[in-house]
Amino acid sequence: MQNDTLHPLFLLQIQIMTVKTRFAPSPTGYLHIGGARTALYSWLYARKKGGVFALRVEDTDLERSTEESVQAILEGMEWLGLNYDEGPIFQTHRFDRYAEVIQQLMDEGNAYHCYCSRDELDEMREQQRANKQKPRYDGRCRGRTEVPEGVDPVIRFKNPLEGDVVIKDVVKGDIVINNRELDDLIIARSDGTPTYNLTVVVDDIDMGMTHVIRGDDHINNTPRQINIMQALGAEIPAFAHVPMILGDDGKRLSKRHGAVGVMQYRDEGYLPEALLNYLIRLGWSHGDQEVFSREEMLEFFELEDIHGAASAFNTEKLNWMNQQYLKSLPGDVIAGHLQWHLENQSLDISNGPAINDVIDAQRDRAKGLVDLVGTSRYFYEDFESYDEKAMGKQFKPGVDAILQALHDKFEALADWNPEVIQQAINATCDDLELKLGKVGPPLRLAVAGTPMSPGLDITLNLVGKERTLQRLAKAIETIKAIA
RNA sequence: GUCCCCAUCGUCUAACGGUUAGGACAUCGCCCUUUCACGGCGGUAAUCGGGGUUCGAAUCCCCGUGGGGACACCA
Repeated sequence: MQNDTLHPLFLLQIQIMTVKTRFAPSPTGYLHIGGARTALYSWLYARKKGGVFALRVEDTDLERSTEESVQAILEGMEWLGLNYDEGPIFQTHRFDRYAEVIQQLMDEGNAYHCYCSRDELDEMREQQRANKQKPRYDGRCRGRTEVPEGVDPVIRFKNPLEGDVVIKDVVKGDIVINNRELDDLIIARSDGTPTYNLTVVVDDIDMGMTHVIRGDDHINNTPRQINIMQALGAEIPAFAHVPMILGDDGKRLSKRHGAVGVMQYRDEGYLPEALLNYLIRLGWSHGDQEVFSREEMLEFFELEDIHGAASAFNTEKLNWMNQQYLKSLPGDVIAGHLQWHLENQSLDISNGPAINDVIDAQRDRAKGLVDLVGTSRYFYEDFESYDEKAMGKQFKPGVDAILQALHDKFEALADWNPEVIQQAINATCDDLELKLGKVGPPLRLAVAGTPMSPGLDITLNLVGKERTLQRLAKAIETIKAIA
């Protein structure tokens, strides 16, 4: 935009105009990953501009909309931390208003009743397809004067017949569509309920949306909506059509690709911070930067930098991102996200080390939150059996003497902390004239039950002196039983 | 079929019309190491094809090809 060609008053208006965006899902399923990304982009843009972000539930399809879906969407938004200033607004609560606008369009000659039967329409489309044309309503009821008996008509918008509609899209650039490609779309069903393209327009106008950010599967609807907006004499908002997210295989994302619902990512152990970072970076970039704090997202995000092409979802990179956040997030934040998983996996942490200490010990090696809980059990609970493979390797005759030496050394300790534990282990090695490589692995297996754990000093410290001694005793017995 | 969108390593992407086409994930190799990890160093790997425009094209234009989307009394 060339500022020097604009009227000063208009420039003033731009500065005053508050940005307003919305996320407008239809409650016919969970909040999926693509929706989450457009929600994120809308949220970011509003927040960055000090504007308003609204949540609008597009539930005009009474058949397919469900209360469970509404709850799932709200839950997903909350988990991701995408808070909204307005809403949730339900379109089903605004039917009076839609009826008013439909009537206005009728009164002003911009809409008309259509009495065509479904069979008639099907036949028309079939013929058009046969003629290699795009199926579209031919406007046969536009000039109708006869009113058939016993037919509840739909109402159609009188779309302009000539000329171009230009979408000034922030992501894709200008998109020009000729009105001849469009047809007179239905704005009210025969039962009087309004349809999507009408309700979106009315709401976006009434709510004062300045930026419509949505999936690019809506590009085809946009020129129709612009025409309706123009018929109503409304300002046209800016549009940003965000590309789709594809599955790992480059095909359209679906259930067969695994997780599509946002809450499923929580269940699988992802941090919302990581998912958000992964999503912002999928189809948007700021130079070479990969990891963005919330502040950086707000500082750097621009709609213009959204990539125009669809992108494939890559779980491995998400895993990496999850690890980055696992390593760097404050312990309290991770502990907060961990609560759900502790309950879900029934791990009682009341009788063991502070969870933050366990997080610090495990955060570098955990794959995710599910894994973190799973591999931290031995800090809180005694285990029934040892890792089989490791046991065959470590619990050999004679090893019981090593463990016994360790046991005695530990037992004599007055203090119990990583330093003295490490000293005791080193001293035992010296006494037995063994390398740490001979002593460490069996000790680890005896205390943790698995060959994988943080450093021995850290691990034993967290397990506690009491439990360490008990577990050593048990391991010694186990080895003797084998021999 | 018609219309619309899109096109750089396997994947996500960077690159005022001038770079040895950069980074990240993954992958491969080496190092670190008491395990598992983390980490460090290095390697392999891309401008879909063909025409233009230009001194010079990944970049601009056209034509193909490929992928995606839309064509409902769904949203």
